[in-house]
Amino acid sequence: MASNTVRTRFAPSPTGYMHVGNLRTALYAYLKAKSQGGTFILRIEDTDQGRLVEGAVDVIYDTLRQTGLLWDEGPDVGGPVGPYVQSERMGMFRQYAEQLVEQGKAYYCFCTAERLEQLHADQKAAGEAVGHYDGHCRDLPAEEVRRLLDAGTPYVIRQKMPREGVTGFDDAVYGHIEVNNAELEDQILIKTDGMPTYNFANVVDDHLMGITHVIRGSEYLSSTPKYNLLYDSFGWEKPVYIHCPPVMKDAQNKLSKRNGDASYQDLMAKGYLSAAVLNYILLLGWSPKGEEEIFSLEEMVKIFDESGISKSPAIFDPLKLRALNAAYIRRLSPEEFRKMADPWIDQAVHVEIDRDLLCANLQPRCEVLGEIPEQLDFFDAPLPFGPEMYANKKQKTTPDTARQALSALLPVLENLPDWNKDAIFEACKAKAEEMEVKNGWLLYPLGIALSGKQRTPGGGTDLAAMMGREETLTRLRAALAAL
RNA sequence: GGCCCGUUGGUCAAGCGGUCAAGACGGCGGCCUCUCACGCCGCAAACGGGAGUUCGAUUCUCCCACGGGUCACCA
Repeated sequence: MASNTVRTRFAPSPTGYMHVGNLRTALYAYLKAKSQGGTFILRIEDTDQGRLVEGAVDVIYDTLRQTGLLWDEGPDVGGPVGPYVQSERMGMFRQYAEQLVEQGKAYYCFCTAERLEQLHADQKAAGEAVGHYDGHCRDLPAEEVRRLLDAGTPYVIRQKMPREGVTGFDDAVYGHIEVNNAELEDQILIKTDGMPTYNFANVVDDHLMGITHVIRGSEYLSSTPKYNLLYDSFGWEKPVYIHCPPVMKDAQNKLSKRNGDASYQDLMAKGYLSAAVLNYILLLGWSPKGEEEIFSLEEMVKIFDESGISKSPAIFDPLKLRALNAAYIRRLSPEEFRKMADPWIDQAVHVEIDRDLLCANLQPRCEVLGEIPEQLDFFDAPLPFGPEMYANKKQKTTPDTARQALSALLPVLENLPDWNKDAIFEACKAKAEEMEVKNGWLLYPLGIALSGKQRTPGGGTDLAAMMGREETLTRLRAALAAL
């Protein structure tokens, strides 16, 4: 049973940020493992020294931790098949390549860069497709190979691809895929510097780490036959492949940092909720069986099934993300919301107000935490405004009616014994009934008088309750004087 | 260009030979209401094109168009 346990891995290269497509791959790999009671492994592919970015590994750790995609084995927590950082595994590949050479499945190639360039130039001149290595060293006599090796000639080790036939495999998402072996190049396994190429290291690492399900982007679809030929050459059991369609910015372009597209970090900085982002990403290219679409990570684990993964590219829709984020915010308990909103409120409000009441009004009014400050710009100091702001046809108010309304309201508020939301509203409502006017006619001007804005997080009486008696009366009198 | 993959409303998508072709976001309209929101109700909106197979195609086959991917001593 233990030998059948699902093992998946997320193998990012530390580029300094985590884009949405990457995170989705991590999510699916995590869900696949967890839904089967399996193991989720983190492997850092840092062999591209030229692209090393300071702190990039921490971005990966932080993102995964924040989203709850905790790994069972990885660089920091260790595990039975380490090391989990690829640069620390570099020494173990040559022997595997040499084993292949002995079996006749790979060969030493001594072709120089110049010859390869010339080859490509010739192919181009002949109008042929450029690219494929011509197999010049494929069948070099053993003694010739020996001689060159002894002479210290630089070389690479190339995989000997079959020249005929087809290689096929079954992808869990895309179904059966076949390619003609003639399309396959004798790809390099070990580079001149003795290091393995990504493709080779990947296969060996995945096997050594016992990966049973490889979950990755569809860009690897066409190179998968090469991987499988390698597995077959070694006599290793092939993993199940689950290729995912790309996440697009629009119909033509993939989401990418290059285009300045949103990364997980960017979204967090804007005030999106981690759980909402993860939930949105889940739905980007995967669909649940039922109608429900809001899921916690625990629920995702229960319902995830790779058969729900779509084959076609999905365009990242910021609007849908927003809506989902808003739904998450609304589901927060008042305490949770207060905790998350406080830092954002601090950015705009430096005076004492009733924050619990504010939050009660704010919670249904923000879709992203980042838009909180702009809604609260009138608390620290009154915003200047002209009398025309009072005009509203729906409320049937004008600067003139506003003066009447505010004049009527002032004594009511001045003489109110208890200063709280309900007391204020009831008193105002009673006044409206007494005057035989609509609540809106009387109270719409109040909100404007207190804030200087037509749209505020809460009605006039709510703002009054938040600001307190003194500030309310001060602003009300000032507004009246200005009319 | 060769090869591989894809194509249902604006977007995410369900569908897996017979449906009035789900649902969500967005849009529009209404209700509620001390603003704006939330919430609730309703409306508009789709099978890329052409041949087949079949009693019957969104579903199966082929061709075309469009889109994406891939063809490195990068990962």
